[in-house]
Amino acid sequence: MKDFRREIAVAIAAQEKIKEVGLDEASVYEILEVPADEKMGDYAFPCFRLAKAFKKAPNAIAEKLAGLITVPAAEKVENVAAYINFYLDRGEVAAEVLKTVLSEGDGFGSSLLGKGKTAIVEYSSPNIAKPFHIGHIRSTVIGSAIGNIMKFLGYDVTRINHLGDYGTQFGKLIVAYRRYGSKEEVEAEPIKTLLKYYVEFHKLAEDDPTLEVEARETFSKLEQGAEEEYELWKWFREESLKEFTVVYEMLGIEFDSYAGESFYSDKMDRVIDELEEKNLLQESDGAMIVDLEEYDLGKALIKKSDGSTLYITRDIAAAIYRKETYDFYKNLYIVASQQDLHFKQWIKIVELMGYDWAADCVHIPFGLVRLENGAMQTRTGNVVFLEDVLRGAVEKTREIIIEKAVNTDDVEEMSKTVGIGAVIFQELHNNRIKDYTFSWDKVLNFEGETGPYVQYSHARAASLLKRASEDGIVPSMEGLASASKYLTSDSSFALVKALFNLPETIEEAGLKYEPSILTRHIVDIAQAFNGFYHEEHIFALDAKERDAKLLLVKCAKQALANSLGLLGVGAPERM
RNA sequence: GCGCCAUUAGUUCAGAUGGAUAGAACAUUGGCCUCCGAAGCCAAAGAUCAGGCGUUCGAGUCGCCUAUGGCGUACCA
Repeated sequence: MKDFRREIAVAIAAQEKIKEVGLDEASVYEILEVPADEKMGDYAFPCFRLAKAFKKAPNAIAEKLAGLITVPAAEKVENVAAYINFYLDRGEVAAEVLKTVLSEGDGFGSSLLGKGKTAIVEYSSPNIAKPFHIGHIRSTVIGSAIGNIMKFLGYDVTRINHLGDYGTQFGKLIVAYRRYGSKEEVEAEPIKTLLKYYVEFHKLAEDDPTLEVEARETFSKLEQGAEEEYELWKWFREESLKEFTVVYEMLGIEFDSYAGESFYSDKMDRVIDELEEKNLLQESDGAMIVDLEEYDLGKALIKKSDGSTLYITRDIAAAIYRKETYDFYKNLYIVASQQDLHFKQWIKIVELMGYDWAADCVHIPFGLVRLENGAMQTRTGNVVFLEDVLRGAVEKTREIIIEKAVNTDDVEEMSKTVGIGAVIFQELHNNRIKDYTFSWDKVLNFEGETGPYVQYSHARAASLLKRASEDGIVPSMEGLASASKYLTSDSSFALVKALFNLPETIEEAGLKYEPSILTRHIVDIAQAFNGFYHEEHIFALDAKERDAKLLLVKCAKQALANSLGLLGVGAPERM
């Protein structure tokens, strides 16, 4: 897409006065901003910082310069107070957008930014043997979206589900299973049953502290490769994974690797040896630690006094393994903000080990999900299961479809697309760092800035195009420049600009690892589209005007479909 | 105690590298389906940007202090 901002920067930088002050094109480009109010134009050049160099008031400078600058793509250059405002030629921008979107199609918004670079995205990473609750949706959906966006930006993306499939908890499960477990029960409802064992274990352990000791010993055996323990562990893992797969399929989430914590069990000694070699390891109360006090990061526990390892050791081993296996450019971890310290600690340790790629390991934190009656706690039953939320949203959608008598031959499919899309969209709508309180009312609200709203806009665009094709109308791409003169009204131009801004928005969302930036822009596009739709009569009498508008509709549909796809939300043709 | 994060309309949130009258959505109120989909559109009302001090020509945005809430603070993950 043509860079109009660049064109303006070039024109400004060409001014003798600007050169004299030492401003080059690049810095002018940076100074240029988008006015808060679109009535002020499309780009603005504030003159405040020129005041000193010119020894004149900013207003006077702006007034003087505005008269001198001409930009080919701008139909108006105007001075208001200390600003020079540039108004782009609407027809030209429209032509540019139509041309780009129509020719790039499904690739519209993509780039080659990450070409040749590998990005690892670790997300979801649930604990085996515990149910997926609404809190788990965050890492899963945010991570998946970041993966999609990075891929679209040209990165070679590897998605890893770092399963929590190791640790003392498995010692507990094995102990519990041996005491009162049954094979049939586990096979029938793996997660529910394993959770029950886990809860019961904790109840019993309150009266009998030796159970905890037994559990730790059992895990220690597992870690050392005891066959019986290993078989049980493997079975628990497989059964749990089967159930997770159900949720992943509902969400349309995929992974390239399920190498969880256990995968690194045989790579731990090497880490510990290396830490020792590099004189980073110290003994403390019978345990092995790395002292990070001088970096205000406390002490990192590497090995427990009983000799078993902790997840920090596994994370270090995993990072080294990934560097060697994938030679990543970025190694991203979509993990709750609660683990800030943990990440700071191990990344610091990797740095101290002398690996300069430590800086490429990035923790991407997100806030936690609370329930209206307090924190979520699986053990006490104060929990909302993800699967229930997804099914609830699908059910609600089904009711709406029936109520509205939507014309469809597959109510089930449509309910899934819209219902699950609503949940995902809502999850990606806010800044990831914010904590939020789960509310049924909110996820089941399909009006306003929601997934269904955007999907509805997409379906509406689809239906316009369907009608056109049924009427035998094939809008031609020829004469775009002249056709685009029909796309200069306020509402048309607002839509054109929203589409124009999509590629850079995707890039920003990718560079900041913040899908919500894209989500919000999708809403902007949908709002602009709906405004355009209501303001303009698409099937105009004039064939050229009609065709130009239909092409814009097609572009809007394409942009919505592409960007919804990045979020992992479906774009239905009808709803 | 110490550290990290958050605090913007009744509610949930946006606010790009500091810049021109702080934006949406939900909820509320009032309009719009004998023209293309009302899961839509238009409009009204609603904000001392937690409080204070400071830096700056200019602060919701940067710095310091205070308050409130959350998270973390070695043998869980």
